[in-house]
Amino acid sequence: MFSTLFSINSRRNLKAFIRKSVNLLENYTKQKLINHGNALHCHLIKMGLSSQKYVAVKLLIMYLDSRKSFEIDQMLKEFNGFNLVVQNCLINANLERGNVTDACQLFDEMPERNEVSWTALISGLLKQGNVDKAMFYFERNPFSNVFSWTAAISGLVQNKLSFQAMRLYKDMLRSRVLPNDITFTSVVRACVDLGDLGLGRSVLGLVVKFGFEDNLCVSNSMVTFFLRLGEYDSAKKIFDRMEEKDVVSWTTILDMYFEMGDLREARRIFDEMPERNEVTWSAIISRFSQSGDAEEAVILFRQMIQHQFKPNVSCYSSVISALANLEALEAGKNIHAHALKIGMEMNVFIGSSLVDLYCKCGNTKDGRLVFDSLPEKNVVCWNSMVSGYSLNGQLAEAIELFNQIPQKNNVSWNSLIAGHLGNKNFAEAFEVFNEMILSGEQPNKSTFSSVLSASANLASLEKGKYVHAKVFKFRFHHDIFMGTALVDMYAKSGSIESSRKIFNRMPTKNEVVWTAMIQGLAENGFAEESLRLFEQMELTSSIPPNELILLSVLFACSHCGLVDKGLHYFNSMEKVYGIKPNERHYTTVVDMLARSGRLSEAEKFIESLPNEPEANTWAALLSGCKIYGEERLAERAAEKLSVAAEKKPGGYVLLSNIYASGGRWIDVMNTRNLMNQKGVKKSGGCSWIEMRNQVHMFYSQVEIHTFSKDMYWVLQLLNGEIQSYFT
DNA sequence: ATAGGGTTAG
Repeated sequence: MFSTLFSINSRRNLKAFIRKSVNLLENYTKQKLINHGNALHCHLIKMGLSSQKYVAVKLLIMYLDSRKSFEIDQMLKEFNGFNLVVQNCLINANLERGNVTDACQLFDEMPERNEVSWTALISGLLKQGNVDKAMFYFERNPFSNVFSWTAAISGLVQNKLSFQAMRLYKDMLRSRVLPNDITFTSVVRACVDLGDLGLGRSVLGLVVKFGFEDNLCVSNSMVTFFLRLGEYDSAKKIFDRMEEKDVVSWTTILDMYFEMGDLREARRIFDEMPERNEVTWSAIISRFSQSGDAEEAVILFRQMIQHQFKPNVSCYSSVISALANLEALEAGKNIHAHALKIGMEMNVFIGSSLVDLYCKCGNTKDGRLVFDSLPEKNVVCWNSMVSGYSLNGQLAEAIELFNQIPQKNNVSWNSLIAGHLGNKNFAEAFEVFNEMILSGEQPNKSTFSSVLSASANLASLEKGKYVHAKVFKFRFHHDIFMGTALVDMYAKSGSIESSRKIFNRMPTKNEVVWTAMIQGLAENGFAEESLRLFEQMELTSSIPPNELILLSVLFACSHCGLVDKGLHYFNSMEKVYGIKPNERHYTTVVDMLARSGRLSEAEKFIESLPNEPEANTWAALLSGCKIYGEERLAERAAEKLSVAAEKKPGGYVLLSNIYASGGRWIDVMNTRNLMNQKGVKKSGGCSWIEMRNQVHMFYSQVEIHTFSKDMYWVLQLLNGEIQSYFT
């Protein structure tokens, strides 16, 4: 099997043979093909090459890795000529397997040590995350060369100790050791992690001074530096000036356009770049998945496979995440099977996205199965499972799991808050938010958008104001999303002046803010102002009106009796704005006509509709008939309403309310009975007040409040007093 | 000894 290697007839061929053997041994070690390795070993012995230094070291590593103690002993006996190298090699092998104590003991017992021994030990310890021991040896290292300094600096950066890394870098310069290209790439990465623009610029100065500006790796890391600090122009400048560009440079610049939100330019670069590798594919797939285009991410994944690239861990996790967002369970299971096949299902990244996949598809049981099978869970795994339970309404499970998270982060809290929000437990969402603040966790924009939505739903001005103060305190008040959430919250809590103030102060306004403000005004009875704002939006911005804005406009017209104006807007919806009206628009138009007494017009309008209208539409007509005493039309509308009611559970409620307002109590009872028979659940009426920072809830028909008995007793007392006052 | 890509909340 090594026949191609046997034509050794010159010194040059011998060297090539040794190199090839070393490569083969490395591969056999990696793939655990010990039999192949053994065979090669035999051949090497026959050729008298088994004690050649490089070959012997690789053989030793292979036997160490497969724990063949007999062979190890045999080899160690042979190694008298280069003991030091073997010792270094043993130390390395121990460190790679995490045997820190053995490695250190071996090192301490060595009769002599060279530069490599020290550097190997220090960098190995840092790779194992044992910073203290590494620094202990670093301080005692008698050799002061670039390698050990660089090993220490890059090791610290890998352990996220960038500040210490920079301190070491300064010490290095002070002790007059010249940094090399690898030193600079590590140092630049430290600057990225520290987010210090000035520091990075000063490093760049030295890069130029020492003549490394044309080095590929150093330039690539500088591009990354400027990109991560948001200095896109500088990043682009360095990239454009680079004479030599490789896949890494192109992938970095590709990522920059995604970061800037310029998807088209990113796509153009991807299509036109001279070379791609699996990282490039991985980057574009994840970016498309993150920016909400899951379909494109999946298509790209398929293309990647077609181009014969082997997907790596990142790719798998990105594509699973994309499939989770598409709720594509079958395709996801397929990928799960692939991951199992190549033994990657235990990876935290893949595992987390698998948990997410099963939960997003409504299968929390399988999600939990994957979760439980993960041997090393990080906070993301926990968060995925918590939000998975939240998503499926299993809040008890979500809370229980949340409490078990060993090290929570703000996403953990956000997941639970969002869980309460999604299940309409607005007060609980608030409580969790308070706990979060008390625990010292930093809330972010997601936290606030959830909590502001919770206070909008509670319509609690007090709570809303409290959150607003926190938004201010954590300096998010200039953010457009926060502004929008605040405008909406104040509008829903009835403080339209505050909405107006925030809206007016926003320097840039997007579609959502305009929608929130126009809607807020319309729903709070400021119909004219709402219409004025709509007209202002049309004049001063390039934002096209959307469904919701037009609904608000119709609503406003209806409430200030501007029927013809409303009809005008309704008729322009499809023609001018290209928006197809939906059921709610129809209902608002009927409501508008009915309120102003144009009842026959309303009936004709309903007849002209493409589909049978929703129950609400008939209810709007019916209430108009009541105001204007149109008995016969009312009868027809009521009949239609009761037909429509059968289709939708909400219809019965509407019907019973209409009967109730007309005093037709027998019909009310009949409707209620019908609802019970059909098992229609009516969400109970609920009301609440806030007292001393506590919300007290009251439900119709059920006495849930702890003190309801006492309260009814007091009410009775008061009633008695009032009556005695009048008699 | 080094540069580019990854999972969760909204």
